Amino acid sequence: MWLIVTEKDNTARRIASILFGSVSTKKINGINVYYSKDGDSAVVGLKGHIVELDYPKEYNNWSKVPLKSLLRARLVKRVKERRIAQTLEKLAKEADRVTIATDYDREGELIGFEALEIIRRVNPKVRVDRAKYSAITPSEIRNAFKNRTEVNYNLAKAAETRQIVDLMWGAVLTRLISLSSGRMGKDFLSVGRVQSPTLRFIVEREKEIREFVPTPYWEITAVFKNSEKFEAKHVKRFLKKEEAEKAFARIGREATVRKFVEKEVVEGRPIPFNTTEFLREAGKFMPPDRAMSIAENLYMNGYISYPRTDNTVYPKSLNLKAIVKQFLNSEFRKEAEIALSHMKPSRGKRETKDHPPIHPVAVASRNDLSKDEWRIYELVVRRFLATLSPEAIWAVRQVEIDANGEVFKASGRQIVRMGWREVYTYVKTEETHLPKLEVGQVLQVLSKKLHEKKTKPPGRYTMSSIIKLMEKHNLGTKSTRHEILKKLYTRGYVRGNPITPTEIAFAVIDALKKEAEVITLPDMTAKLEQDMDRIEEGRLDQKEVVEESARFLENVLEKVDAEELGKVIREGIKRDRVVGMCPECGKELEIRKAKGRFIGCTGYPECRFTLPLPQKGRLEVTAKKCDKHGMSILRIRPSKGKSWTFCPYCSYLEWKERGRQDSSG
DNA sequence: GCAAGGTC
Repeated sequence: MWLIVTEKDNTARRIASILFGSVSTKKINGINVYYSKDGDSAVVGLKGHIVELDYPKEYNNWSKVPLKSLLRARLVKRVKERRIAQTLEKLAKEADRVTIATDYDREGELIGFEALEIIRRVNPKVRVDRAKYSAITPSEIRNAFKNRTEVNYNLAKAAETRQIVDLMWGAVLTRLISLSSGRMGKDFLSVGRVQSPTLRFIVEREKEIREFVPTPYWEITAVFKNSEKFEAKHVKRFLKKEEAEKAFARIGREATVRKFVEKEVVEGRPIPFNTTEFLREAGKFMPPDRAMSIAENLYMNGYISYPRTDNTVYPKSLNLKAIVKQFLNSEFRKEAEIALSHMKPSRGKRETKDHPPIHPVAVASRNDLSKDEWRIYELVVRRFLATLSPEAIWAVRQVEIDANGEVFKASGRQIVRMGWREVYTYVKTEETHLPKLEVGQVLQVLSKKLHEKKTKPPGRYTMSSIIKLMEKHNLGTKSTRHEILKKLYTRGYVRGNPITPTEIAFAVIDALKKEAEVITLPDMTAKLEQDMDRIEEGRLDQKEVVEESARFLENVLEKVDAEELGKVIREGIKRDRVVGMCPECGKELEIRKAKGRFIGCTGYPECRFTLPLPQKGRLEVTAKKCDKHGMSILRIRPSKGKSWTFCPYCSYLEWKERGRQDSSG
């Protein structure tokens, strides 16, 4: 029998139908196996990695195992998907040849190799080869199976090296900071090649915000009139008040139009969705991990294409027109017609061959889906149709005005043709009006204003912008970025959106920068990529790479002052509980626990000031401060329902006030 | 109970 192994069930089914024509499906151990009619060939799908690299059980006890022993420990591959492994073994016994047909990339090669190790245990002599395809289309698949090659063991080795390096660094440093700070059990503090640089970006942005000193500047605006009134802005940003005032004084009753331009500007369509772009747009109404799991669901139920892709160019093989036409019989009829009127796809910069950009594959109606599913589905449909629709056209007017030597500028834009904007309703079409003017025309100056402004600190990252930044620095993959971000939340490193780091995050990043800075930098990923390329080329050995990591970490462990490290982090943890200053003694107030939780003074027992807290729901200290007393605004996240925020001091005062009114009335 | 990477 000929056994074909793919990366997942879905591709197994599709490949079987392309290769065999008619397929008979059997369940073995609850796993789908797709047989040819004669029963001589079978395709089975894995579930990505079905084995997991880990330390042997003896290393499980964090407090008893010396960290140094993690450096050169023998690692084990533990089967994660028991049933798939058993099915594979059963099929392997009957097989005389095996074709590995997992995804054609580094991880795919390792996933295939893992399956092969299981197969060879029960059938060591089986003939093995590899089919490489970059799209599941009949021609591509037939071609790949006609021109089969060898399994690329070096490539699998490279991926395995990544696993070892990630595990070793992650385990050693995670345990180091957790142990030294006493954060054990479910409260442990983690470190990793991808999560730590991501966290560092967030922490560093927060530092910029905290250290930001606003500088004042002045702007001048004026209202001009010919037949209509309009506002224009002085071209200069004044850094000195006197200069602004001088310029302001010079502006008289009249001004002259110096330049006037009227033109049409074409605004291109948005590019096809890859995972990052999709998550960014969904981010306007949903967190990325939720958007991803819904997309996953829509994909599994056949509504949209595979949601994990880097590709922003539709492949030729995709019949765009056929897909659009389906939507003529849906509530997107109007949008489909707009797309059909043009049918020229936009394209992004990145083109890969593995999966097409995310697009709808079937028409759904509102009733088929939950509310959130529909929102994601609608986003994918509208985006898809927009990428094929006509460009938008704006009529733009620009004017430059001379007011006694002071130069003002204004612009206006009016939409001429909506084009894709009518389809993709997630961007607002905002028009600004500017009257038609002529060069040399004299305008009345109706009014003028001097504005005092202040420079603002940079904004915090949002879930979408940090995922974009991770992509830019090559941190994580399209499949893992949203999960790693979620990890930062569950570890208590960050809160809210825009993302605010906690004090623990500051402490952990500071500690890591001191002890093992490489793990907080994207360079580590870049270096690992280089090493993996050389392993694939056969120019570098896995052992060398692993040993290099081991030696580095060994050095870290030798020179680290665990007590000092623990102190720094514990102080950070403590700072996270501080909510403000005690109105009675001026010492710090912090969240404390006795019978229940409450806010108490660090001057206790001398100062007995306390504030009550709600006892239910998760409690967070936000980055916002109350205007009245400077106390931190707190957030309660109930297990059900919406979260709410409050100032603990204001609420207490209000509550007391109400009590007084009730008793007096 | 550690990471990151596949997939669900």
